[in-house]
Amino acid sequence: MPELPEVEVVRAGLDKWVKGRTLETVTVRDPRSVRRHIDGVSDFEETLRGCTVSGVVRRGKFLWLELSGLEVSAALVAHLGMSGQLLVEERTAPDEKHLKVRFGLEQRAGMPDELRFIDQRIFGGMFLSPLVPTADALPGGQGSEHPLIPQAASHISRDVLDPHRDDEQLYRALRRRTTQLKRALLDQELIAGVGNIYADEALWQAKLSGLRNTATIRRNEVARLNEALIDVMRRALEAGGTSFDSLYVNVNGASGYFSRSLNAYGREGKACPRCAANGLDSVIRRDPFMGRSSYTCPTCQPRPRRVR
DNA sequence: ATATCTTCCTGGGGGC
DNA sequence: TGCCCCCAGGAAGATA
Repeated sequence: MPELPEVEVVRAGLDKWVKGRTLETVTVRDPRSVRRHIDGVSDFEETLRGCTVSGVVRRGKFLWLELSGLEVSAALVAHLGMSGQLLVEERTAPDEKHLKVRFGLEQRAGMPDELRFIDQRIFGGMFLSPLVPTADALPGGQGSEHPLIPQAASHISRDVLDPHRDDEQLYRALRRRTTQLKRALLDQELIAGVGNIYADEALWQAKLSGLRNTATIRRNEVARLNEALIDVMRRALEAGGTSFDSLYVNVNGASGYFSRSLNAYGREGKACPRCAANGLDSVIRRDPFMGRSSYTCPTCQPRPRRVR
């Protein structure tokens, strides 16, 4: 499930293999994968044909290709949803079962000539979105390496690894809301890039229960949480980053590396590693959460006395 | 206005 | 063996 680190691995791969190249052909194999493109499948194909990819940018889980050669300024947004992949391959490679969109790339020595969007569950998609100024560009251009952002991603906040963000901002964002801490972490408008897996991991690392009320969270707790978020994302990125040089970027492979080092997520019934190291006997539990699951250690992530 | 619920999808796995 | 149902997940849109 691609969260920030997995999407960053994809971004880096596209930056290496696709940036600077022209999209010579565009073929949509499943219209559902471009349903967010409001002008329809034909417009998607025709508008993009002949464009050159001038940059590859990410914020949170949103990824977009900056383009030259368009009449109206827009970016090609890709969201991987939960099963999306972007692969760079030879045009002659057999079609993947869930191949949705293919982009024939201008020939270049030693580089594969096709970009493919593959998506089993179709929660993801690709579409053109007009570029608008970021609402949070900093004065003096600082932090405005990408002062324009696709409209479709303009509502989300700076992401966990954005250098122009700090724990004070996170504290204020959390305090503005009255909701459970984990819900807030998953809200891309408060902090971008966190999904269910890394939310559980960061909360575990910070020794915080996701049931805590954001309205009563303390500064030092938010500082701990922010540090944990950054650390978890960085470690996942390092684990997935090994595939930067491979000929294609495999999202599932990228997240797979890190799954070996998860401490809480998916570990129901297994010992809490921190408690075990401290000679305590505590077991990770799974609880229903918004129609899915939360994994926590009941000992080192104490539940608030009163849960809203 | 804010907070939460529902919907979009498919395939793997459990239960019968 | 096979069928059915549930579940996983992100985020837009609907609803409270």
